[in-house]
Amino acid sequence: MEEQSRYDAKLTRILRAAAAVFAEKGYHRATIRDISAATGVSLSGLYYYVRSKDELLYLIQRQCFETILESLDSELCDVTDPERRLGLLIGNHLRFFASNMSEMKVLSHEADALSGDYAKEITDQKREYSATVSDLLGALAPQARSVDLRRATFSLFGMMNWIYTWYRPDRDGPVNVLATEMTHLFLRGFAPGVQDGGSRYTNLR
Amino acid sequence: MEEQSRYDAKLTRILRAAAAVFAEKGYHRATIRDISAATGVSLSGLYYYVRSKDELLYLIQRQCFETILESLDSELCDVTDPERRLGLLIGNHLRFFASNMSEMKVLSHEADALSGDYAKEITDQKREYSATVSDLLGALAPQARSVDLRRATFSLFGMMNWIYTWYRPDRDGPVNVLATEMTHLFLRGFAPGVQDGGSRYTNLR
DNA sequence: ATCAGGTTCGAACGAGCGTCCGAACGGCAA
DNA sequence: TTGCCGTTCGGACGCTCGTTCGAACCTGAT
Repeated sequence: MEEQSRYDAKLTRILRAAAAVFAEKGYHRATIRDISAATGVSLSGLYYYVRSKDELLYLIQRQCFETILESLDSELCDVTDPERRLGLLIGNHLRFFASNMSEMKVLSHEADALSGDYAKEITDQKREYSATVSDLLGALAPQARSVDLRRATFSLFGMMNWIYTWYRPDRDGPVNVLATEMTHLFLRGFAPGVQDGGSRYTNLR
Repeated sequence: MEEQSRYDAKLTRILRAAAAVFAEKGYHRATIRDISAATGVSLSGLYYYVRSKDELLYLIQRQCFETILESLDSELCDVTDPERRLGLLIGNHLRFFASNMSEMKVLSHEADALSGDYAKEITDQKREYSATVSDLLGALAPQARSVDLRRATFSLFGMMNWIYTWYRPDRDGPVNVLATEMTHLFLRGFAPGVQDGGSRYTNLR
């Protein structure tokens, strides 16, 4: 069990509410007063938990990345087949995205909002994640040049991250279906006539 | 030839500089004073050409959409094969994107920044563009359900629009190569072992 | 030279922002 | 009860923002 002090619990609550506010209004248009209203904590009371508005954004993005990378490791560690690994990665990314829409929208959309040491740290995590995907695609296509891998890697990230602009589970179907379809799209293409003769990958954990 | 008055020319110049500023700092963090500095026009002088900061963003996005939709029509009008049509659409989108990075980054990234009538008009153009893509994919896969088409449509937009976060021609190759690779990725998938037996589509105009 | 009208600008206004400070609160050990 | 310390908050400060206003400028026609 995670032991969490009263302090940690309230900080977590603040971060969640702040993510929702940032997601709705955008980081720069959102105000500390908005977050104060959303949490019920007074304006100056927030500064007991957080040094600045920047740190608030940093903590949201940091925890987001930590969780998703940790979850990814635990999914991939005992799978070797490259297609299965890609399927699991896409599933992991999209499931986490859909379960934490606000946080992931903030992570995707406010990437440039941070600066200084905060930005450096988040950028490093992003580079690590990108390298993981690139390596995975490299295992899938050993003859591909690195520039091809780069283009494919970010095409995949584009497909996945863009969902914050359009995806709503009630209208667009459950996440696992989305993950399956996106994996199929990325691996086999938008091939309508071709029925799948048994897929070698799964997005489910 | 386009006849352009002194007034129109200066407005165009302002819009271009404003797009660059918005692209670099983000709409809400950018200030009218930044745009004043970038154009050399005084702070209050800008208001002779533009009613408000909102209108500035609106004019940038509007002209962007108009150009891209007009250019698309002229490319697709005499082509019927669905795969060729998709190739041309992707090529048109990416070429325009790369040639007008600032404007297209603003269009992609600041979609929620507008409100009221401005937002409504831009949203309508966006819906029209999405419907075009969705119809095109429907022609490519007549048996697909509308929810599948929607997922595929926005997956494609995600791939294309995300490039503002990573693509640089000097490092990642010319746009036409990017367009070819993305079209192939979308239609056939990341199929490394399979050599292409003569593609039926082209991204070139 | 004079005038009119399109264009430009310096200076200011009111509002809203992130942040800080000092006092007050509350529960627990002595 | 007293005193301490982690926690909370009202109120304010200094700054920057978008926008406005009236005067000055420039140019071409009379």
